Amino acid sequence: MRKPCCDKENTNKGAWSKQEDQKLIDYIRAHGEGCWRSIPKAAGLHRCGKSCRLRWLNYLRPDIKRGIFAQDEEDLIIKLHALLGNRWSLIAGRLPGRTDNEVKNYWNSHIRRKLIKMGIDPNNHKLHHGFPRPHSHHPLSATGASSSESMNKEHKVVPLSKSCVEEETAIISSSPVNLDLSIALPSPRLAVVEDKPTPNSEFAKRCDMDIDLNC
DNA sequence: AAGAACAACAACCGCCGGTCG
DNA sequence: CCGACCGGCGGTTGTTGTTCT
Repeated sequence: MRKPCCDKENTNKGAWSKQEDQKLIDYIRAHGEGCWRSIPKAAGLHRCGKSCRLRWLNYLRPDIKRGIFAQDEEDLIIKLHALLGNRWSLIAGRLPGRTDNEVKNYWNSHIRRKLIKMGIDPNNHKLHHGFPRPHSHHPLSATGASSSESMNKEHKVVPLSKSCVEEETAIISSSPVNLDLSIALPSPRLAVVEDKPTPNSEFAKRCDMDIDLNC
């Protein structure tokens, strides 16, 4: 059996206080991001190492961009979600200063709702049957893609055809924001590319292959 | 003004894959 | 090879703030 990641008896939970934040910041400034498990003790924090890591990566890191998402960021999230599914860390990696948690929250609280309102299924980016087709409001139509045709039929089972991939790539390349999936290092966490069987995993695999090729 | 409902966001939980002894 | 450890990820929950009735 795996040991719990920390001693739950002596760890704080819930919102971080200013003092805790400061301790963590001070420690990481002085020693860098080392072994997360040992950081709480070394920094004098009664927190789980995972909690420290999350706090640092999502809120305390100096390069984090806070505040509302710009329209182009939102468009980009939608496009990348259509391509990659719920691979938030990959999506966040294309948005400098944004974290996976932030992107995920923004998707769930804003974009998802917005798409549903527009009659688009946020899971597969397809228009619902019987819903009046919006003309220029589909997030992908703005760049010229045909919504239902360029999307794979069902996120789960049908892999994108080559032409679909090319089409999506063309969409992305027209974006003003850097979408180059090669050598993705806006965030240090992108150095490792995962390959879980998620929606659009076939396409994601190709992205991963592209990364290899481009390296 | 008060309570209910909803929205937004921070944080936790459990699982997974990689690494190491 | 195997099991333990660790970091990372995505899903989910809990809390707080805002709007509505």
